[in-house]
Amino acid sequence: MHAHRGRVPVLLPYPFAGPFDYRVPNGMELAPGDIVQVPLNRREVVGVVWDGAAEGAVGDHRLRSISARMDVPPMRADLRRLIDWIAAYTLSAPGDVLAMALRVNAMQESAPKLGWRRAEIPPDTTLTKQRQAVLDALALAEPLGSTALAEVAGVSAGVVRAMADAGLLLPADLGAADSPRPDPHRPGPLLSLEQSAAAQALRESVEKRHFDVSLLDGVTGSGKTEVYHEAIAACLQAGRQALVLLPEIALSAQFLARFTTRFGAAPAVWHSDLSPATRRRTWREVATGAAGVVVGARSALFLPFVDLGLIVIDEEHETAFKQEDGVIYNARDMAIVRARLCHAPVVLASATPSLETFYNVEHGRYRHLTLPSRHGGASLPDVHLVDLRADPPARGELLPGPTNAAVRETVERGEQAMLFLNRRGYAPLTLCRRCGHRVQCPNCTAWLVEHRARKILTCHHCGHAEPIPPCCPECGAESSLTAIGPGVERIVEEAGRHFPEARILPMASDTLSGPNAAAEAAARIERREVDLIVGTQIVAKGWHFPHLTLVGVVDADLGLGGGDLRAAERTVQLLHQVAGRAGRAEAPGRVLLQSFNPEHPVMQALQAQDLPAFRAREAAERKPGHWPPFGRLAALIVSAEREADAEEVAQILGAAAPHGAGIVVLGPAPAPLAILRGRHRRRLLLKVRRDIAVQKLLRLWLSAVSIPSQVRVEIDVDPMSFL
DNA sequence: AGCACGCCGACT
DNA sequence: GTCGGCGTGCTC
Repeated sequence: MHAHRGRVPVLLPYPFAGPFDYRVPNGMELAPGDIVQVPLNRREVVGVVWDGAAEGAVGDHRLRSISARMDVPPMRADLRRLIDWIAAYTLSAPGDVLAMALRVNAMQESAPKLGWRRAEIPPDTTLTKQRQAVLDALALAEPLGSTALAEVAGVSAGVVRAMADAGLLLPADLGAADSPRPDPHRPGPLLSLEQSAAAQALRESVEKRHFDVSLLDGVTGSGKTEVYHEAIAACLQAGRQALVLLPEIALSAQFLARFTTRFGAAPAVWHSDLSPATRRRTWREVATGAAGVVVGARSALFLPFVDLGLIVIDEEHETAFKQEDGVIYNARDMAIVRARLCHAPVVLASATPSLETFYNVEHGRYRHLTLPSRHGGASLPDVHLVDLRADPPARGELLPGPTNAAVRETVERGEQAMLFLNRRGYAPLTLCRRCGHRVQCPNCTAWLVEHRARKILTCHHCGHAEPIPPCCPECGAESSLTAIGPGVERIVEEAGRHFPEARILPMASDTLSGPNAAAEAAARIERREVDLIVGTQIVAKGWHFPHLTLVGVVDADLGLGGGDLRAAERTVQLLHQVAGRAGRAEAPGRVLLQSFNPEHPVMQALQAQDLPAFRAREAAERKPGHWPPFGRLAALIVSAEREADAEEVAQILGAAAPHGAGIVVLGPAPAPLAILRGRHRRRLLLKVRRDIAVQKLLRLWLSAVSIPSQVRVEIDVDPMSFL
């Protein structure tokens, strides 16, 4: 079977061009996919026996022997093929892709972990809502570890600890017992006619057990989750596993609650900051098939499913699916590849699908399932444009009269309001009134953003932070530094002045650290302990707050500057999503978009809630120049510590650029973020007709240029960010 | 990615 | 006279 007897290729999780050959010791039986320990230089590392014959590039005398075959489930063929596929598509080293699949430190055994179960509760005990939530969570799944319990119940870890101290919880061995399985036979909720039709179509796809892609295109609040729950039920009934990918794991709290209500047990959760013990346990449960459903962020794509029968990609259009460092890949697109390799159907769910996905619908590659109306009789919100030229806010403020009045009315009616500004911190720019100095990041081409609550200036690109200086660092003038431009903290401050009686909850990714904090915030909103939510991106996505009836967008124009290819599309998606938080139950919703340019097609599309018209317009603009989705893009980012080094390599690459019919190379040009983390950056952009594969061109191009070690060239196939 | 080797500045 | 900085190069 092997071309060279006793020799196998082993892929190692390092940036080598391909697998290394190793000698198989006498008596050791190995097959592709086996996880092995091998010597590399003077250490022992973990690798995976790869497919095909050993290459034989290294002579027998230099060959080293495999140390051991590890006692863990082997990596299956579909995952090995996915790794090869991603490496080839992104032009990454296969070992770097493998590293993502092995990052789960599943190789060591873990000590038995302690969890909690319910104790006898004395009959006269009064329980707080939080404590009741903990007991309710255990009623669904018992025992649970402290973190999992807090997460499922949507309470802080302190609540669990206090309950244990009070004897309301008893320790229980989590041991090797598998988590309870979701029950696909529980009856689901009553679905609308539209929902039932879509659910039926998805059930049939799952039962056919082959690859296809369905776009579940439903307006905000139309009940897409309930529909794909039915697909998950069908998948579990068929004895296969399901994967749900979410763009941000902060969204998992509400997903978990709804899933647990539907299926009687929580899904396995996967993201990058699980504890090592939870990681190993979940990895093992996925690899043994004990876990039926996994909900996770991008990296869940690399889990060792035994029999994956369905992949759901929720909020399909989200750019958060794109990994921007290390191996640069789009988890949405790679999930579709994995589904094809597993003969499983895919559901892409979104209220604002991407142009890429619509392109595939129009070319018959994806099926289009639509949910055109809101669930449970709720109607879509009314969208009003607030012309900031006609209704300017008071000097130094950001909220004009109409917005203030609307917030006041809403809160006085006992309903909830939300103000949205997609900019973290207090102000994006700090300027000296005396000398005009602007406080800049020492490592990046970017202004430092003031975070007044934390009393720091910080760079949103590299994380650099410094205390707010008492005087101008340039001219030394005292108290001359002024905060310029809007940030979400400033809205919180302003709203506090205007509505002193309102209970205000700020929600931003830096104030809500992790899914627990997000879950707690969501729980407070649901319990109506909050009147006004002030937030960034994080409030836009997927939440279901039944009492929220007003959404105000402070700066609707914000995303339109910069001339990014997808600026208009992204703005429409983001603002439509935020708008969709309003009026999801009986009370009708209202949305105010504050804009200096209400005539802009983006604002008009949002007001009319006519997404098809917007997409048609956007497509007409992109098509003639072969911009995506009508063509393909790949970006080369050249970076070096010395500007001259970056410039030189960029020039050489520019001179060696491929040419031909349907091929255009733009650049080299300094990147908009000309310096990032202390490295000077140049960009080149390769744009080709859709029928031309970009990888072959890139390989040819790069092989013609030798790149010195101090210069790095990153390749971003299908770029989403142009910084 | 590690982890060596390798060639130039401040220390017991 | 050595310890140690991190530049470059190799690992089947």
